[in-house]
Amino acid sequence: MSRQNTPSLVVMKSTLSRLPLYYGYIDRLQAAGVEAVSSAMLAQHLNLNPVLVRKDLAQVSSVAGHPRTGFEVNQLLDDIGNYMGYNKMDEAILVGVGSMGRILLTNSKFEKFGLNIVVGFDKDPYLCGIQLGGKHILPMEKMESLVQRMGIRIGIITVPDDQAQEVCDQMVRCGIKAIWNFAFVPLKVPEDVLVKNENLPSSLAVLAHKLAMKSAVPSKINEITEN
Amino acid sequence: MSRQNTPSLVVMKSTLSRLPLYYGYIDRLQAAGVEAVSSAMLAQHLNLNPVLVRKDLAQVSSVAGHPRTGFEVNQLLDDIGNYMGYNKMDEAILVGVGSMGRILLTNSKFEKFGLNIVVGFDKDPYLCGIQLGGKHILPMEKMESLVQRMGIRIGIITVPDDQAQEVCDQMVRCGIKAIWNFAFVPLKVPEDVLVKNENLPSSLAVLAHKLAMKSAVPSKINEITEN
DNA sequence: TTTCAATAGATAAAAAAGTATCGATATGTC
DNA sequence: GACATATCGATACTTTTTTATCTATTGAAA
Repeated sequence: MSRQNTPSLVVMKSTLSRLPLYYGYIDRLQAAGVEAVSSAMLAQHLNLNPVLVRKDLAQVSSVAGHPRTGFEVNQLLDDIGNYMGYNKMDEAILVGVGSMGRILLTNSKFEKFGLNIVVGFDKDPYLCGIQLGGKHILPMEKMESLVQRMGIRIGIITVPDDQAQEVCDQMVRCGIKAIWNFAFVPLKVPEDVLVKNENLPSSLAVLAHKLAMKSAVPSKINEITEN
Repeated sequence: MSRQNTPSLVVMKSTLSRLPLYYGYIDRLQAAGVEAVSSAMLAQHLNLNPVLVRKDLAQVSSVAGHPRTGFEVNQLLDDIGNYMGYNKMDEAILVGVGSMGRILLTNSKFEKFGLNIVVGFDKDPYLCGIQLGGKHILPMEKMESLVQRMGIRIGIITVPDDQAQEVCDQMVRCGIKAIWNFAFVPLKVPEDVLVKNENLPSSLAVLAHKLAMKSAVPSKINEITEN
């Protein structure tokens, strides 16, 4: 019974954050020549509940999984990729070519996940003109024209905390509609602009606290699966 | 009516990930000389629901907030800090002194959040012996004795993806009980070891997808507040 | 060919997280 | 000194997310 599933447009946020995990893992399976994968296997390797995995996959898979064998690796990888838009690149600019900025600029992994950081900006004149990871570094003044000319909608902020809001404002003025914020300050933006904060202290908090609890009350609190 | 609240031992994971945000913001208020803060103000600046903030604070605050004025900044900062253990440092080791590893080693911000990365390890002999951010870089062989001698329980993995599991295993053998994993691979660990995965593609996924939805269906999807 | 076990998918239940509402209370204002 | 109001804390409610259970199906093995 080959269901012709139409992937649902609306999907849980939590599902969304797991899809890249599936994608990454299945991609490695494909590279290893594996042809089929079951939700049970995915669940086991990613420390998730199998039912949860099935529900997630049901949302994005165009084809029903086969009892006894699971999902076809190539197909599933395509489906997730399509759903997430990993085939058509989102273009982004990055501001703040410090250590974090450099990581993002030079790590080609993000291209696999549909993000193409086309250029970096920095206020330091010594950085401007050079290239990193094949990407030009430009002075801040060039941001507006470039963003508008290329119709870029995603901005990445990797400047020090105390400059983040200023850069954010500038991005908004240029027409950026989604901001990935690596500074540890909340950003004030207009209604129609999205912000995603990347937040190491929050992550750390969960880990450290669970560890403390574990020492206090020996129980089976174990894997921390969310993001 | 000054309630003598005993902060609850068990707290929502989501609360836990917000506490550092409150802490960071309130810390800046304190530095600015502000003496009181209301949950409404916190909520507004951090893009959260005021009731949610109140509930979070009620869990950790030792003193009831005052109607009309809110919470006393110094007290609240202490309470959150105490609850999170930001006064007594957790010691950690880091393996993989690449770009990400260097950021963590040299960024003193983490000390404010109770994490003291005492030393870095790398298999590259040219890195061993140098210091970064005042922390020594040592060869992998020294890990076990150091971890055991200092009783360190937290390990940070910042090696390339394909070496992460190996490093993880090594950490587990040394007695590490909590792992903060910056590699984009799931780690296989024994029951009693915690893992927290840091996961940029997952974060990105949420942002990119919301942006895509926004273009498709103009609605008021806006701030993304979780982590 | 028959049986069996692993798997998917659907539905229901539970748990976690977030939101709305309401009475109480302290603080500033008149 | 009385009053209006911003704020808290508690309770109840809603939504989101996760987990459990059940049935059908299919490939593999006896």
